[in-house]
Parts: sequence; C-alpha cells; structure tokens
Amino acid sequence: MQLKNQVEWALHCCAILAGLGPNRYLPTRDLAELHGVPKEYLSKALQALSHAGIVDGTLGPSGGYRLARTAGAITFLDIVEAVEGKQSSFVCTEIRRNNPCRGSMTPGAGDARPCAIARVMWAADQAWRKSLSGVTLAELAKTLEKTVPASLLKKTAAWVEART
Amino acid sequence: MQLKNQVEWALHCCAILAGLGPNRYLPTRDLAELHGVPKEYLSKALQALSHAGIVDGTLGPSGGYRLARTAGAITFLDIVEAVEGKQSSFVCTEIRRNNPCRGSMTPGAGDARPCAIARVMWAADQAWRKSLSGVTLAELAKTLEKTVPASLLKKTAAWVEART
DNA sequence: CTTAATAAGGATATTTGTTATCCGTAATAG
DNA sequence: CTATTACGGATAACAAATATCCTTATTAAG
Repeated sequence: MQLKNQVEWALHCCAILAGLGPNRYLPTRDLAELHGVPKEYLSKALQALSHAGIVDGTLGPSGGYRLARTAGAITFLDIVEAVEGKQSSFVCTEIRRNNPCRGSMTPGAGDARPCAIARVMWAADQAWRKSLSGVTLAELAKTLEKTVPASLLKKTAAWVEART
Repeated sequence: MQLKNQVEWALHCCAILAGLGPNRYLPTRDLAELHGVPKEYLSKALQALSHAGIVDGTLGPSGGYRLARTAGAITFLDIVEAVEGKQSSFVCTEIRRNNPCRGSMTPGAGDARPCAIARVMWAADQAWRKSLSGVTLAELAKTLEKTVPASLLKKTAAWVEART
C-alpha cells in the first residue's frame, strides 16, 4: 500500500505555488524542471489539482498555474485527495456474507450495521485524514522558512520569480 | 491507494481463530470455505501471519492454525502490518534535491532534517497506525457479540468447532 | 509402518494499476 | 498571425496485486 508518486509531486508543486506573487502563474515546464520530474506526467497531477479547485490554470504565453485559494485555506488532505481520490484505503467486500452458516437467512439479515472489522479500519482511515487536514500550505511555508537554509529559499524564490 | 484484499481476509480469519477452544487448530481449507475466498491464495496471508508470530500452524491431519497469543494481545495493527508490511504509505523520494538552485551546494547540505512535506505525511501515517493499534481482537470479539445475531454466532461457532 | 492430511514455500501465470509518453485541440498573450 | 500554454484522449511500458499449481517436509491416525 503506497501513495502514488504524484502525491509527492503535487505537494511540492503546491508549496512552490504558495510562494508566488499575486496574479502570477508558473507553467508546468518550470515546475517539472524545479523538481526533476517528467513534465507530461506531472501535468496529469496538476490537472487533478485543477479539477479539484485547488489550483487554476491559464492558457497562452505567460500562462501556467497558481493557487485557487489562499495558502491558509488549502490543507494537505485537499491535495492528497485531489490526486489519490477520496475512497478509503480499506475496501470491505462483505466476505461475512459468504459464511455458509447464514444458510437460509434472508439476504442482508444481520447486516444492519456495517461489518465491525470494516468500521475499525475506516476509523483509522479517518484518523489519517484528520491528521492531513490539520496542516495547511501556510503552515508548511512557515516550517520551510525555519528549516531550509535562507540562501536556498532566496535563490529558489528568485528562480521562480524570473519565470512567472 | 488501497490495502490488499488479504488484509481483509487476515482480519476475518483472526477473528475466527480468536473464538477457537484451547489447543484447537483450524486448517486453511475451512477458513477459506467460511469466507468464500480461494484457499491457495488465502494460504499466503496465513503464512504471513505465521511469519509475524501472530498465528502458529501445525502440520498433519487435525493440523491448521491457531492464535499464537491471547486475543487481547493482538491488535489490528499487528495483523495489518504482517500482511501489508511496515513501510509508510508515503515514500519520500527527496525531489527537493533536484532543485537546480542548490547548484554548488555540497550534496546533502540543508538536508539535516527530513523533508518537511514528508514529515507531515509520516505523522498522518503514524496517526493511522496508532488508531489501528488501539483495537485488539478481544475488543473486536466483544463488538461482534453485541452486533451479530446470536443465532449466527452460535451456528458459526458450532461449524468451526466441528472442524477443529 | 503406511497413509492421508496439513503447512510451507517456490514458480509461474493473469489481471489490474501505476507510470509515462505522445499527440491533437482550444485558448491566450504579444 | 504566431508561439506558448493548459487540457484531455490514446496508448505503451512497467510494476504490483491476485491467483493457481506443484513439490517438500512434517505429523496424526490407522
């Protein structure tokens, strides 16, 4: 069980977009170069973000992507779900219904509540999502300022700025 | 991102094994029939549980599997990790190192701390695991007694008993 | 001692999902 | 008008999950 690599790419791209000046757009090509990932495939992840309303894209020269909301209003969960989907990591296939001892029970009888095993797994999934929803891009930016060398932050900001 | 179906199978099998009498063994064939899943493939999941020390298997006629510890000492996390592995769902490929602005930085400089994005993702993974580690097979059994019709519980127990 | 039943595990398909590339279309700034 | 871009469809390459088959060693029961 492993998240797609596009989740990692999408998060890093959003972190960069969060540092953009107002009304500036950064194109896929530069996001791909900055992170050393294939442009065409990264494009799919950015389209997913766009479809989810997290970024918006604009066409033509000087086009590209920017955040669709303020960095404080975008959580890790928003981004992860945009790329990975909202379905729980645990899928209950109701194998309890295969129990031969149910025999003559009318189908569905005793299934008033979801499978107890599934409920535990789903609760864990919810805990995961709650944790992800507790961190915004704004908070990530703050952490980066504290932990990434100032020189690198400055250089990167300039590199990006020159391409918007 | 989806857990393997063997996770679901393993959890259901452990729930059944938790109801076994002392020194009784239930073979793969019956666990497969009870859940309506292919015996040969289920066998792989049971082997994973065995390798993790959650169940132990014994050979020969009247052989099969039983829990290796009391139901109260086995958590959902134990079972999930036995089948799915202990690796985090998020794998950091360190794409921050591909930033061309790092240019002449000595390799590894500024990487004293793990990637901030990875740390958030790993914290969520930990929250998921913590949730799973909070429920034991004993607690599951209690829930089942409350939510599954008594008649079905009784029939199933008899079905299993007859095969140990 | 013999026989049947079992876990264990290797080898190998089959199917599905991820990863990636390629190309065509429409929109947009200069 | 032209170059640049997002968008989206089609498809190929690769990896992982799913499943089956077969051999071996061990054990209980007759």
